[in-house]
Amino acid sequence: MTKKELILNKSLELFSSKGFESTSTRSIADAAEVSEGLIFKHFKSKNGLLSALLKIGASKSTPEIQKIKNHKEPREVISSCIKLLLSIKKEDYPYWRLYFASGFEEKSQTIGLEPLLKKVVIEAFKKLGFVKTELEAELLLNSLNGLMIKMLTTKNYNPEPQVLLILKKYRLS
Amino acid sequence: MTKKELILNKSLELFSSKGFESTSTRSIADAAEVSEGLIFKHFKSKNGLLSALLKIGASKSTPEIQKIKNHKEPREVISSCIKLLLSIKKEDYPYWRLYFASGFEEKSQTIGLEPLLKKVVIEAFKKLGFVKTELEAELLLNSLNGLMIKMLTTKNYNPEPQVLLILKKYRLS
DNA sequence: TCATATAGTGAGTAATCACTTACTAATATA
DNA sequence: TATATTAGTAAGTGATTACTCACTATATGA
Repeated sequence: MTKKELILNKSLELFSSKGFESTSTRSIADAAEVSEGLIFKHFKSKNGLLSALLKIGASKSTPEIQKIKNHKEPREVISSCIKLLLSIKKEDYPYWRLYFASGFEEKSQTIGLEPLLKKVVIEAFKKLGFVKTELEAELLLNSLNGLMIKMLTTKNYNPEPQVLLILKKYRLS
Repeated sequence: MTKKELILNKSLELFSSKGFESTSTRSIADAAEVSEGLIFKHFKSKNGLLSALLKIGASKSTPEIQKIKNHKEPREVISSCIKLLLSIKKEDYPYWRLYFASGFEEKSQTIGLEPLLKKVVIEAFKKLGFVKTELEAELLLNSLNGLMIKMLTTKNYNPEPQVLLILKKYRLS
């Protein structure tokens, strides 16, 4: 593992557990056993490091999102959106925590899964003949966001029962 | 308004909008037009100030929660839990933002509305003859948490359509 | 009236913050 | 081999941090 990767790994861990603001570049350097200056050589600023982490995380989730968009059947689209929560690996939780936390800072209009899935979910509900498609999409994504936050913040939480229950509510199981 | 109240008001505003860690006691003192020392006279520490704010906020929501618990009819309990989101005043949003944000820091096992409503919701689902009551309660509260976060972070968001839709899903309207 | 407590301030404190600089070591490329 | 770029560090920088201290003004109560 290169020193750059060490910085990325340790900072993700620290940002995700203690929060961005409460993590000092000094503590990152200590954890990664690297000089503090190297952080700024590679990432220019503390915010630059955060951006790099979010970018890496986003690129990890992109293929899974793309698979959802490729489904022809609207029922499969909804179903795979819900099952998406099961496909998230434990090792990627820190990234998702960071992603959700950064969406909690004011400005952001959309939050959590909404910017990733809203369009495709609306389309699916439309094909299924739902009336208020936007409202229905929002309800589903709010619910999934709530479950996401629960599983990201609770130790040893198993989201499967909730996922199965949601699938049942939408008659997809 | 006393200077103590000024500190409480301005710090709630700042903590809720910029976050606890990114708000300095210096900036609070400036906003409240008060000496920085006075903050520590009244609240001992920055964390003490945060605790005071959360306590005040909790005391504001207690009567509304109590009303829910007093309902005899289980359908009314569920219904009033959902409608709780409509009863939250705009002026109290900053407190709720603070409350939800503080629940996002690691340790906390339960999050958002769960510690406030879980027991009473489980009880209501039990009376209604639901089978997996704990699972059903968790689903509802996760969904409400998702909606809460959406309404707390989105400017000029009207939660009423979502609340009505959820009521409809549970056949309570 | 006098003592005591509380409200309030302004000028500090040491520690920590993100970031820079001047430098060396290693590596790639022509 | 010579040159240039990159990786890496140690020791700083000024600014900001939460918090303290010595002090004054005001109010309260015996």
